[in-house]
Amino acid sequence: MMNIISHTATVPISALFQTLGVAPRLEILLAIGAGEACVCHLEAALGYRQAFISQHLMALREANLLETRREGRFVYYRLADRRILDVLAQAGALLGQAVAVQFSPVAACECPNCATTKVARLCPDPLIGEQERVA
Amino acid sequence: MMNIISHTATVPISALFQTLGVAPRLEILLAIGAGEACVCHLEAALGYRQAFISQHLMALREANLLETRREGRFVYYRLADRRILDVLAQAGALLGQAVAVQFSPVAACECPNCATTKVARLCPDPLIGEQERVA
DNA sequence: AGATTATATTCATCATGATGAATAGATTAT
DNA sequence: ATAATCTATTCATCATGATGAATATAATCT
Repeated sequence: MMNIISHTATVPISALFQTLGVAPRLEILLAIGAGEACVCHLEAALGYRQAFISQHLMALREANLLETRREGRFVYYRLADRRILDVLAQAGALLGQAVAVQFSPVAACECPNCATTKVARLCPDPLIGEQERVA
Repeated sequence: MMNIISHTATVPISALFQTLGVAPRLEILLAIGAGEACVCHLEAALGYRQAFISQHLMALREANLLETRREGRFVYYRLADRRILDVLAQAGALLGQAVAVQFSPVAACECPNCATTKVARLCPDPLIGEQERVA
């Protein structure tokens, strides 16, 4: 008997969830947010090793969640589809947990993206005003 | 430096995704949908072994996604929060995949829930008209 | 009480995948 | 060309958890 809730229909969705089932990957997605981030930026912002970040970026890319753009030595990652943020927000809401999405320049990162916006660091708490979105 | 995107904030969300990263569990959640289902129903509807179903039900329960109600020999499972269906729907939408939620009586299931609605089986394809929700 | 049915749990196995370490590749600067 | 920097990949290890098999518990029925 055929069922609309087929196994094959749920497999790709479960695969997506499986990819999202690793905390550092969520941190990466949220750190990228609506913007763009290079590996070195994520490294500085999240405090993980370079290879560690790269490995998870690869996993997210293979899940078609990220796209890349190379600019010189830097590789910039951005969300392939921002609706992934809605998925995260909804999951967070279910747990009564707000999910903050943001891109914030990091002092330790020397990439052009951070360099141009680095003035913001002069503020006492630069993160406060920059929160783009809470769901 | 403190970051709004903290590791501890993403851990519970990733744990939720990890729980959802198994296809049969999604099948179970969708089979329950807005209704209620006993193990024997899921067994018949999805075609898995009893212990298999039970094990995944336990995982979903430990993730606080399901609640139970006992009625005689039968234990009925229902969603603890229907917003989980929105999470599934959004994930499905991201993949261009419609997610159908439904509870349909199954001939092979003798539980009261199925017995009372079993008349519907007389239709050539009882599943068609019963699709409750597509997102 | 014993039998039957529905569900839960335990245990062992096995595959998967996350992580760390080391290294390779790619690009720019000197 | 060499060095320096940024990123990717490979390899080995290890822990986790999904599954199957078997059994235990719970409730009802005769």
